[in-house]
Amino acid sequence: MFVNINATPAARPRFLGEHDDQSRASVLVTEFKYIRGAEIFGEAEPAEYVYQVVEGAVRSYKLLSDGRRQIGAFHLVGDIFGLENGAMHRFTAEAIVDTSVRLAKRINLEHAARADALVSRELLSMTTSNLQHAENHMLLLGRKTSLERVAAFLLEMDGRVSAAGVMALPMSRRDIADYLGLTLETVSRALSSLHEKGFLEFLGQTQRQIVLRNRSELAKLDL
Amino acid sequence: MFVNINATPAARPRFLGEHDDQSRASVLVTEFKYIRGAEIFGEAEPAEYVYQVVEGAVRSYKLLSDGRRQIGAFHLVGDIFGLENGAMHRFTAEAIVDTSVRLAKRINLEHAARADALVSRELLSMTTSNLQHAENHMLLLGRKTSLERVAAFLLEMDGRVSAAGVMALPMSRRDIADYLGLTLETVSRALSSLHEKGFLEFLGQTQRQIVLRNRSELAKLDL
DNA sequence: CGAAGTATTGAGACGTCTCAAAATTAGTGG
DNA sequence: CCACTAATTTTGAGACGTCTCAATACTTCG
Repeated sequence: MFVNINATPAARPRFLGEHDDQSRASVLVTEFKYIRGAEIFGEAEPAEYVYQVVEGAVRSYKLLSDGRRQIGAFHLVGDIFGLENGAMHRFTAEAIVDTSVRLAKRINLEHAARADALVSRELLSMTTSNLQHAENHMLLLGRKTSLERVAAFLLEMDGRVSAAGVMALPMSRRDIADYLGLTLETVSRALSSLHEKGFLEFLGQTQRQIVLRNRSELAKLDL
Repeated sequence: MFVNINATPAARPRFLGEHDDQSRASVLVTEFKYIRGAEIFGEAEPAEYVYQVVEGAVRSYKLLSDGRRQIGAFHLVGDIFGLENGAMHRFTAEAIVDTSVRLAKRINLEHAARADALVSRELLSMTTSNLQHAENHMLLLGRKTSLERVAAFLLEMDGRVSAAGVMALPMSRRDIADYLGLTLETVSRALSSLHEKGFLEFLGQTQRQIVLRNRSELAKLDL
């Protein structure tokens, strides 16, 4: 489970509290791997670590007692997650595919923030962008139709996982559904409908590689 | 519009950056009044001030182009709102009833945070509790039934506006609906249903004063 | 190649929305 | 304070969008 890949420092994204200024004391960072489906941390568990996706993808979700699930966010390469102000995690986090993460002890990060106003501001800035995402997602969940939700999802993911115009989605229809507050069947129907209307193509023999056509028209569906 | 009520310092809630230690430099705070329905700030406007409700109630919302509205939060007496990390407001804020607010210049607050790690931590803590509220609200909007949503709303408000067991709601059924991602008719039907089932009583000749009965049973509806 | 997992599609059920009317409450001016 | 009007809330009936259940097709992986 434990790995020590020290990728070329230039290539890897900056972690919280890391600075180009190498003289500054940095928080200790190690690396772990999780296989597809593995739980990284559970809701209401003590928040001991903060994580960053090096490779793979992660879903963060809450459950109701009867199993209904709401995914609050997907974490892709470079994303930091598991950052809590309180002592406990407020989501369960699972690897969607085989995933490697870097992790830092929360305590160390807090010390770094206490010592360094810049780290402290980074922390606030990260929390704020999480908040901003949640605010936009409330609008989607409360007021958008299934087609609008799926269009918004595609546009969000297009900006995050697309390379050379091809979007390779790591998550299943069920994951998408639980992110958008729909059922997997409704997501599938919406994708078929967008395909019929020429907004997207499925690539090769998979349903998870998608090319968006006419992005500006698609954006009109994301009111 | 402008008022200078200096309530007894002991009675009024602490504002961001204010400390009991009076020797510490505090951010300048003034007071304003808004009549029922007045806009306090608009979405995408520059965020010049941060606000705290002294009396009244405020709704923060986003709109879609065709008028669909999602209220992200209600701000009641003591609540701080309009706090942004970026330069712009991400919601429109309106007075639900005649409302007076205290306000501080964002710039000053930022200076205070730079100078004082305690203020900085307060800022992070406030942002985190906003995030936590949004996270819980995503679960409600994405996965709960209308009855569960209304039950959750009543429990939330019970903890915030109840005095002597009586909850005096400042907001209309439409506001509640736009908060819960429902229509006002569905909210009304859910309240009637909860009334029939004995979970609540309407007080006097108004539909906005409510007494909750059997809170623990009601909590079971809020899965 | 077979088996398990995932995605699509169809048909009908169900919950919430829409439209409409009536009842109730709040607001306004005399 | 009353009378009138406007706004809000409740309730009903039918429409509509999404969900549920089921069957089939497709993809992945051993």
